[in-house]
Amino acid sequence: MTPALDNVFAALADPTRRAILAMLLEDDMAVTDVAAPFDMSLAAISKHLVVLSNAGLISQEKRGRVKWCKLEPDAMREASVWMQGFGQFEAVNLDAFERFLEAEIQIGVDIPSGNEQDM
Amino acid sequence: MTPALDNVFAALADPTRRAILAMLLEDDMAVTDVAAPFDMSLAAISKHLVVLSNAGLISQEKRGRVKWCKLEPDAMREASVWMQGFGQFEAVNLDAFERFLEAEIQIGVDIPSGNEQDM
DNA sequence: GGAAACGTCAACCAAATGGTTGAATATCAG
DNA sequence: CTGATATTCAACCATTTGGTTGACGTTTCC
Repeated sequence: MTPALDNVFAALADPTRRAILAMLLEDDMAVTDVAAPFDMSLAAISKHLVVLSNAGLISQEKRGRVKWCKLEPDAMREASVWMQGFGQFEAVNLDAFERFLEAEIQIGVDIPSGNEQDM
Repeated sequence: MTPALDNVFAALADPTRRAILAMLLEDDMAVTDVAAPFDMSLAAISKHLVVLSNAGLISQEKRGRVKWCKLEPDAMREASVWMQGFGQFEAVNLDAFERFLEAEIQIGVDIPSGNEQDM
């Protein structure tokens, strides 16, 4: 079971943790390197990483003495889906639809234009 | 300025508050009516509503002795945008696309099944 | 083997969170 | 005016959170 939305949102509520996620977006990182830019003890960062890990937002794998941190998109996607299911999202759905078309253009589906709602 | 992501995500981290948002999705509600389904004091719900309000997720307008609570999509959309900007989102686009199809079912396109992820 | 690097653990602390109860404040209805 | 309804306020409490420091266990390197 993926971790509860509680954990995901709680993990995302901290700016340090969001910054860490943004860093991991670029590449996997060792704990020490994650901690480097922050004005905070290594132990504190280690705790933040535990929180992110419990939320399923990252995974950690130890190789030798180095523990590598890796972004795990699924948890955040689940949170995003909860939001999507939320209603205000005509705009976002439309937007997602457009992104979908751009990203997957080669699928070649043809959307009959008569059914479109106004935008 | 819209409230910080900190506040939005923190507000979303509580299941009671998420349930309240889901209720407000259906319709605007008075505080007392929001509180009704919960096994919790009215004061507690009132506090939750303050949290949601500070996060910008709802607005409250007092008319007479009744304070009406209304969903405010912007804050959540901003959080969603933060997530979207995050990178992992081919998957979410797909999901949004499927939702789009469900909502607009009469389009009748055929989704290639190779892209599905298990949940 | 011994020292340095990597990371966590344990104890501690201050502040925030989520709940309670009871009193207080408005507003409406008769 | 009186009483009921709607909501918040204030004080309190237990738990969680986000940080610190110092000791500890591993792994690597010479």
